[in-house]
Amino acid sequence: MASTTTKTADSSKRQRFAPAERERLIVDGAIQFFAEVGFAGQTRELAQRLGISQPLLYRYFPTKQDLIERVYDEVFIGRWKSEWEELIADRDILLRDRLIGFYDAYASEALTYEWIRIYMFAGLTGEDINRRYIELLEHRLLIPVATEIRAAAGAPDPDTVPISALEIEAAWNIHAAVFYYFVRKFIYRTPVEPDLVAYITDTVDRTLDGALTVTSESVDTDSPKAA
Amino acid sequence: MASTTTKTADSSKRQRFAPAERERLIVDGAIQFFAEVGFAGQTRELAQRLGISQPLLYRYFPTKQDLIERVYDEVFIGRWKSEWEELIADRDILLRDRLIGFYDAYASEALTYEWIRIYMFAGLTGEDINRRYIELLEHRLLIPVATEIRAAAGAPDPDTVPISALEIEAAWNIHAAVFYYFVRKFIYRTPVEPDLVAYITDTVDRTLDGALTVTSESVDTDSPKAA
DNA sequence: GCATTTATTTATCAAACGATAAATAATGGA
DNA sequence: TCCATTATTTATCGTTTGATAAATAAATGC
Repeated sequence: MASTTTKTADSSKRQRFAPAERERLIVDGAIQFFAEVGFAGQTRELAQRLGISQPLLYRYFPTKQDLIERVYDEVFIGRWKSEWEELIADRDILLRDRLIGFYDAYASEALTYEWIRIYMFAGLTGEDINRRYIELLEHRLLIPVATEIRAAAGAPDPDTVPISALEIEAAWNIHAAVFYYFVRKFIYRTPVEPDLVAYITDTVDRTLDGALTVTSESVDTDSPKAA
Repeated sequence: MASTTTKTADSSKRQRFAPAERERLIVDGAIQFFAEVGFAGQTRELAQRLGISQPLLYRYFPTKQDLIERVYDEVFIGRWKSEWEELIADRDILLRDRLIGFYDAYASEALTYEWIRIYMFAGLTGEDINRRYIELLEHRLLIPVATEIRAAAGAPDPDTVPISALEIEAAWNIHAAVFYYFVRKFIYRTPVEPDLVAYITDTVDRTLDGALTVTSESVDTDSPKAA
């Protein structure tokens, strides 16, 4: 009613923040925004959601691409906890329980709505973040998991017989099952088992079973099965 | 050198097709194009790849959205073969071999580069195609697979004890493992096991194992385990 | 061969969009 | 209380982009 010009959300007075604070607000808003609509989302719409003018974004980030890369950093860097690696390797705990514990933590701290969707958007647009993340995952999670499966199956140490591609695939299967749950939840938005802990418990039980079998059969040196 | 105007690819003479043929060319080109760059891809670039002018697209499709929906239809409708359902239910064949046979066919005929990427793009942009496809999948694949797992585990018929959510999740795990292989291949573009048949065989062996266990344990009526 | 039809192109519009420059107002210091 | 600083907004530019209208040329019928 008051005006026909392209207005942004200016409720009463102009709000003024310290640069660090404003930057935080912008980055957090950008994470949610791009996770929702993808990186083709418009800066004007992002600004509107933040309740600021569109040019203000350019005061903090020279280009849209710079903002996007900042979003990548925020979401993918620093969410990996090194304590998870310690948990995976802790043989005082039953392997099954270590995996359940890890995926509980990983799911709640890493595999959020924003994470899954930004990760998928990045993959589709050809960013190399995914490849870099997968490399991290292989070294810090999948190979350690395969190593522990070896130990649990009573098979030779990786120093003697190196971890095979097949064994890494078995570790991938566990991971894929958890990951796909969140793809269904946050990307397809299809109903999923509401009890996440129960889901992870069942999933680990199912997939670990097969991984142990495949490891014993492919690596075993002293109990060869039928030809 | 010859001209500075915005030219499309006009190699020598103007090529004239029958409407049906041209439409086919456009749709096929659009599938590849959108699979590659996403639905934010520009009509001008699509036209250039097709070697036609951009307005010609609008002769065949009133809006870009109409073209996109046509792409959905082409990719997702009609790729499901009812013979697959017959294969899954054929108890003359070992369940393991049925699953391997099905996923070999499904992977080569459905889970192509275009399929996976368009499916993911559609999911991220909030289309309901994914939900509809998942519904189809549950009724035509996952519930039948869960039923066959029941039979293979010697557990009661679904008519007596209905298929539980847990059992469907177990079928999902098999599916997720295959699906995730293609996500890694076509979305993350990370190296994957080159021998697809070997991969599917191993995957089915691993995941079916756990599914059988979970089914026996959760459904068994005459051999209750410890409390 | 000539005329009619129509598949296709050139030219162009209007809105959307990333980015910039100049104007404005909130804050802190003396 | 006034001034300098700067966070923020308004106004605007140049491209890009989906879409339309008019012009052109390849096929078809007689």
